Amino acid sequence: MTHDPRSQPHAAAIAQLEWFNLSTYAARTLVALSGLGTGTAKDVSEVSDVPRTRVYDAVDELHTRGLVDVQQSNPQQFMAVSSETLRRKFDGETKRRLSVLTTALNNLDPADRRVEQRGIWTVGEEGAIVDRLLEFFAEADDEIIYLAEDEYFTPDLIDGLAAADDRGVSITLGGLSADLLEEITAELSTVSRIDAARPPAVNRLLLVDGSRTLASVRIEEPGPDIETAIWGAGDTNSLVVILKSMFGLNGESITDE
Amino acid sequence: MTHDPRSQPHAAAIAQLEWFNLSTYAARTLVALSGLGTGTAKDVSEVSDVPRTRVYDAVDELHTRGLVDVQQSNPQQFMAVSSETLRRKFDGETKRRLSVLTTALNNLDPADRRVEQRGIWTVGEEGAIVDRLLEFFAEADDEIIYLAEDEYFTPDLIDGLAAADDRGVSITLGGLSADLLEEITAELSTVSRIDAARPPAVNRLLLVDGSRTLASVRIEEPGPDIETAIWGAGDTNSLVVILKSMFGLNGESITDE
DNA sequence: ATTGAATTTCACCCAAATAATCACAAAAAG
DNA sequence: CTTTTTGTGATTATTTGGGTGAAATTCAAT
Repeated sequence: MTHDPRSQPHAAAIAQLEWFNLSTYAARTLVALSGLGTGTAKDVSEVSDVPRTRVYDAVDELHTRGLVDVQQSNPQQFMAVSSETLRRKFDGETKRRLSVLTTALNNLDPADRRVEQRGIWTVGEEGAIVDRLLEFFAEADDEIIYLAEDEYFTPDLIDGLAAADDRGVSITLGGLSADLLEEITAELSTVSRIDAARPPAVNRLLLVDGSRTLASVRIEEPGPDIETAIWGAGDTNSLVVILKSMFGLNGESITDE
Repeated sequence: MTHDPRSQPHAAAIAQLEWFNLSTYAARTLVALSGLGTGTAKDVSEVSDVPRTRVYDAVDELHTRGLVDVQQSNPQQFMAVSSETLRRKFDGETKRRLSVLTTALNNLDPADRRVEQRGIWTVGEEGAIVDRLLEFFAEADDEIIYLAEDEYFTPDLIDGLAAADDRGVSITLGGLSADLLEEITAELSTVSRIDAARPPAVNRLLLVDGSRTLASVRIEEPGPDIETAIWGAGDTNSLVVILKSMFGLNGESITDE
């Protein structure tokens, strides 16, 4: 029981290394060497379940990426770099690739992402919903109305609200606890409270400048709940019109005509 | 010639996206959408060379990763997130994975990487050589002797030397131009000059505390030159002994016995 | 309603990559 | 000198993912 290849740290580390485009053999070999400090192909094979004859290929891959050193003896010994060095290496490569990516994209991205269509868009991942919310916050000119329960007021969102508040945008919140509202009010210059009836099934409800809106719900997928959102922009956008009426903001203008 | 799919920015962006574990279809689709701003499967297919019937798979992959929004109409429209959002997303994911990786590795890395063997190790990649040099710099207690031409005195190395200098390690340099030596001397408290004969084929030569050493050479591989290095540690390490004599540091103790 | 075109989904094929196994030469150990 | 261990290469199997085409659905227009 000196080394159990299938323990949590092992599996986690291997998964991450594979994400960084190492072959599974290379990933397992590197993890094994990290645990051993130093070892021969045989040693590595025993604790990593990598066929012994393939350890050499794996080490070669790692060697050319600068992740292991090799001792040219017989049998040859292998040694992994320190975890700090490993981190610096991957971090550096990621940074480089990210900057290449963004400059490349900007060099062909003259398309304006201004959206004033009558479409209704869906957002996939949970993080993407927050991103979209933040973009809407950042674009707000006049007013932001945001209804959600406490757990959906994450710090980054509150920061976004504060930034809008600084620009003179009026902030109206609802659906949250009195405690949290008070806490947020302390940071912003002017916050109004709204008691609009938010449909219970809806998590988040946003309306910006009366022309952009987003609503999210929890879907009971196979597996754990997934939050998905729809959004729309434009004065004539049907989703905008509907959600506006939900907010009770233009009940008059609707029932009026 | 409105859109040439095989231009430089395209290829660069696609390569990076694939590195972040997007399928080539997904990568090409995302780039196409970044250029289009908004588009249908047909539009994407035309500018990206992705089979039209496969755009849906690609978009699905991107949607679940929060990289495109989908308009549920017919034909459905797709829209990529902004390049800034994209960057933030990848950056965040990488950071998360890196921290998981390092904690996982540290949780199973009780092996001391103390190396006092009589092995001679080779280092693969050029960046790894600098890493190893910096580690040796950081471990130095008494003295560092480093011989190399000017181009091998990169800023990070000079920083490492300065850090050692602050700890009271005596620094001895050689093989560099008088100008550069003066420049470096200005930053460090005490720097000695050494005129040891460095074999012309060797471009770096390091000796730390008389017990750890590294030498690098340029190998004319198929393709451009590659710098490879060997290093050894320990008083009895054969490489250490040999390089010591090259430095002319212990000619006595060798010829003595 | 009915037809025809376009859109979307689905299922399948095929090739490249890679995991896995084996066979054999070279070297070390006894 | 024999036996075991180590390194290299070839070979096979499996998986992944790119590529293609056939159904099904939807939309638009008779």
